[in-house]
Amino acid sequence: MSLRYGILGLLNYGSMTGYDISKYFRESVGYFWNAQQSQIYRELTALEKDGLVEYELVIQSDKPNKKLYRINEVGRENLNGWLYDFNIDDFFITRNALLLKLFFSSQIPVNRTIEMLSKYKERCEAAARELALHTGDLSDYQNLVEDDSESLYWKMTAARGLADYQASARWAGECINILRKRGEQDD
Amino acid sequence: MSLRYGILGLLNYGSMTGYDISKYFRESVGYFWNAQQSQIYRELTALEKDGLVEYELVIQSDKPNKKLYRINEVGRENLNGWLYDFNIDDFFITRNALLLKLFFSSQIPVNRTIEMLSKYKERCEAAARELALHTGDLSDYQNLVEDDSESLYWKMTAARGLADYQASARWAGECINILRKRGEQDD
DNA sequence: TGTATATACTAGACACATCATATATTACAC
DNA sequence: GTGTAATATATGATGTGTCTAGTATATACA
Repeated sequence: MSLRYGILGLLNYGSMTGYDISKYFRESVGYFWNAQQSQIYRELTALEKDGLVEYELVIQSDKPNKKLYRINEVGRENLNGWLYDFNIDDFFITRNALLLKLFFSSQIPVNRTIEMLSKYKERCEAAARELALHTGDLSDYQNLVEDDSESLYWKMTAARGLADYQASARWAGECINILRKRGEQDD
Repeated sequence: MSLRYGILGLLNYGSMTGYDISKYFRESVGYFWNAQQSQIYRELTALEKDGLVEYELVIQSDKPNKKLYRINEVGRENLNGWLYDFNIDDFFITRNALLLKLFFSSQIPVNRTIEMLSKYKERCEAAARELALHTGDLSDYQNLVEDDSESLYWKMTAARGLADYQASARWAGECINILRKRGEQDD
């Protein structure tokens, strides 16, 4: 049910169309959540049916008409309930497709795995650079404490994303080194 | 389709029952993949129907009878194909329920978020301790290069899990500090 | 004139994941 | 003898995610 609350949370910041929400998921929260367009439109329909959001049809002449969704009181209460309750176990449900593949990779040539890890490392570094442009680390305490609430929480999540990408790149580098040494040994 | 290959990969190490596989998912690869019992039995049935695995019914007198599954040649080829092919994009599909919640947490009292992060931090530290018992870091190159293949790949994934838990705990600690300062400020 | 890109929404089919529950046996503690 | 944990599997219902493709308009660019 997380997608539902992701959408409600965004709508709580301001009214949006399905298209806006979809863009937001891709561009702004992509490093910790993702959703397909079709999923978002479907969930918006469900949210409206359940009475947590309302929409206004906006007639446009230069672009296709759109449905501008806004959260209502019921939706806000629902969102707050979800924010307030938490189950630690939910935070440890992980899926890492790379690790799953790597775990079984003794079956294939070392060079192929090196190739995979190298491409992964590059992408992590690129993602880290990208995120670093828009945020920093959390060491500038004073500044952060004085930030408005929303940007503070945003920065905390971004810092996590950044740390993640950096750690991933570092780890991939170590794995590559080990695999290269092993490759030499095998020659 | 990752679960399918996770199961095939495990069966490639040795024959197992659904129950064994389920335990394995919980205990050994839990830090990067998880699956429900019902999911595993269903997938085993599908794998057998698709001709990638076979099973032998083992009659037991001390415990309920069981189906001992083993991978066959077709299954092995399938597994190798999956291992060999990779799509980097797949490795960047992430879902982090904690970050999603934190992102919107400006709506609820700071103390509640501190509570959530503290519990998260504790669990990360416990998980890190647990993983560290069974593995180490990747700095002991010489030893690693001489390891047999399977344990090397296993150690690389474990090192990633460990680094992840440690980084998560560190990050949670920083967030807690910032939120505490902000809490004081608000008094 | 053609092509690509951005905006904006809809819908069906299918694949995959999860939940809840059911069945059955043995071992062991209280 | 009653309860509980471990072993072992099965399945219906529901929830969530992905794929595909269709509809429509405007702008930019070559």
